[in-house]
Amino acid sequence: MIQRPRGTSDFLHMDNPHWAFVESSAAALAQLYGYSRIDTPTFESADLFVRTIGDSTDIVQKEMYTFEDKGGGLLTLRAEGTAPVCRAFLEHGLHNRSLPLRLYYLCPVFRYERPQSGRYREHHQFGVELLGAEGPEADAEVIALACDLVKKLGLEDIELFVNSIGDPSCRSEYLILLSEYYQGTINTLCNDCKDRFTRNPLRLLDCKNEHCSVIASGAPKMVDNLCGPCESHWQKLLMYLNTVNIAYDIDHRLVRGMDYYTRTVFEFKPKGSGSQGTILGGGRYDGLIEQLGGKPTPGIGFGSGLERLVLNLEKKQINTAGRAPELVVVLHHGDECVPYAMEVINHLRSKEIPSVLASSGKSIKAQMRYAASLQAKTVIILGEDEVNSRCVTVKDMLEGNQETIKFEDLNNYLNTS
RNA sequence: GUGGGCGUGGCCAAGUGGUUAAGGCGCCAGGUUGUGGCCCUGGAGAUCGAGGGUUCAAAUCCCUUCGCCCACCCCA
Repeated sequence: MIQRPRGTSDFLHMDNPHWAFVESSAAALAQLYGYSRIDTPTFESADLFVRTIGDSTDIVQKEMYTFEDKGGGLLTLRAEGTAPVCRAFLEHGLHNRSLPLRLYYLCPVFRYERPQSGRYREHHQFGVELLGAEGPEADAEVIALACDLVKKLGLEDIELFVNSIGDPSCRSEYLILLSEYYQGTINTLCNDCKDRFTRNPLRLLDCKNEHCSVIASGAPKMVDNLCGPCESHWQKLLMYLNTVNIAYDIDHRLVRGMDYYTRTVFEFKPKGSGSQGTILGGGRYDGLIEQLGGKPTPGIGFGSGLERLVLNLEKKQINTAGRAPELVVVLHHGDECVPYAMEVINHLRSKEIPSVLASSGKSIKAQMRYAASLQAKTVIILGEDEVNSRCVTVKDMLEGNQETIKFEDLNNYLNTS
């Protein structure tokens, strides 16, 4: 038997109401904040991701779904949400519209990893991007949106961590400091960190290895070494967060996985969750648009994993089930009643009443059971008598009573019951 | 990529060498001649993940393989 590829899922929405709830909540919230939806292609030029995410990152090193198409071009399944939006921004000349521009997306993201709880090869992200806004109030807006999402979903005990990783100029000075700090201890570090030391020293900070953690927590802090503009941006952001009553923890070791981030980075994690816990993460990326060939344009945004949000809803047993549509099921007695049944059901649908026709060849009893299994509130029964008199027998499944009325009186019955 | 756990009908699950592989849920049918939910009765559905080996005999022991889950790495 052919099975679905590892790390993918078949979403049976009838069995999991959380998904639709999360999607619609996210979209509604984005719209409330003035964001409009963008859908980018499922695959892009491999180059787009390689150049923006950074070739020393794990995503580029080993997690991308890259393939050659028949034209010989290298394509990659969307590995991340921000770069494609920025590419589209440039491709459609959106920088010529009035800025800032607010965009949101809901789309699948693909990474070749070993699946585990909260981690899949195909997962889905809700994300927002605020392009062309430089001030720290933009950072605060995006974080506030994220915060509202968590609240709207009813998730509790979610912590917000923030940090600043400066801009290229002050960061390069900081990295020198960091290297000096680590100089004497390199040999005691884990193998990954030895590698990080030469390839991407900033990543030394978020090593989870016990020994490395101790060393990392004593390292000089980026926020103590910001340049003037970055420092001012950082302080204002913290002030704005305070004024809108958003609680946060400063995490000096928060650095994030993509190379394009500048200044603000942030993550939302459930309390006590493991390393797969992050439900939302993002940051500022002021150099990204320029790097893609546009004129310097600041940007900030976040991505949030729908699967992880749903996982947390399930864990907390939060009930998100909306009211199921009240189905009307039309039963019929024998094939000769089918045409009339079809007439009735077409009428129901024309009145926007959700309805299904029970299958022919089954006893009324079986059709009744089927209706009950669909949790129909109303059942319409049609037999020879009803056909001949152009009547319908309407049964209230909750009360258990029924009456036979004229077909043309059906609207009134349904409106008043 | 590394480490651990697990694979028995659609789902849950007993069974740890010996005749036709329990049970529950669900499904189908009957008990009601045109009527559900409760109850009763009956039925369908499993080459015990796959392949090989040991044995008179394997779901059960051994090997291989595939798949799922969990953890590490990293990320949403």
